[in-house]
Amino acid sequence: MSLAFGPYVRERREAKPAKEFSLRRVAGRVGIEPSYLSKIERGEQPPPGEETIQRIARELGEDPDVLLALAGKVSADLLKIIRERPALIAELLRTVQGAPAKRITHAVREIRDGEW
Amino acid sequence: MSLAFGPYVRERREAKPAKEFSLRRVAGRVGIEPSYLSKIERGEQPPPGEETIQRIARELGEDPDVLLALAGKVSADLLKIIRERPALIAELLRTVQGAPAKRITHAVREIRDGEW
DNA sequence: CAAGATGTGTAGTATGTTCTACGCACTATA
DNA sequence: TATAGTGCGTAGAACATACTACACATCTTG
Repeated sequence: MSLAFGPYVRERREAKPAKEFSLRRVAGRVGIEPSYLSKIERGEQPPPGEETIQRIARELGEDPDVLLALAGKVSADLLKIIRERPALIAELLRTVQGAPAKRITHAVREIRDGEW
Repeated sequence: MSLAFGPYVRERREAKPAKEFSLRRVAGRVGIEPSYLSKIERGEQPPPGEETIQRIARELGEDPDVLLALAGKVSADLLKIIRERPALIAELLRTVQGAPAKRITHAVREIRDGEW
């Protein structure tokens, strides 16, 4: 797990202007200790909690869902959607597993356009 | 959280033949201590881990996804499906949120029938 | 009425998660 | 060449999760 979260964050951070995106500055804006961020980026420490990942994503302009996935997690709001209709959504997800992205995108459009 | 998991399990268990579904017997077959199951059913203790919930579901003939939802959890295999394509599936789930069940069921059929 | 079965109370443990605090050596800057 | 900034190392804390072990009073059954 977390095979890539840390290094990915590091790479994304270092791709930004060094001055404003030093490890210390980013840690400061995210609200965690620099040593903690350092360990996370090097994979010495497992990824942080969801809230912290969300703030990192915002700071680096990354997709929170993707970052959470790299951390082996799933956003709490998605979990809630599943828990509200477990049987139905579970079936949907298991059906969607392995289906080509095109078909899923199409289904999304259909569900959205059908309701208003 | 777990507003109903414990009491629900108790009710389901007590709806079964008492002899074979005493708290001790069920706990035994599930592989946990009776006192632990007792506390869980009375809501004194939060719901157990996913593995244990799965075994309880199997034992009582309940839908694991529903039981997990009552416990405030989501099955690990569903989480994996999301993590494999986070952006796409996240969009699907957020679109599906609030949509009528009929439309979702229809989408499921379409995705399944479209591929083979 | 003895023997076993029932549910429960109390106490404690092992492990994981999510961080903080502080100091150090190196490097770039002024 | 002081000064400030950089990333990293070490230590540990606070809290949550997921349980086990055992004893006890009551209740049923043979």
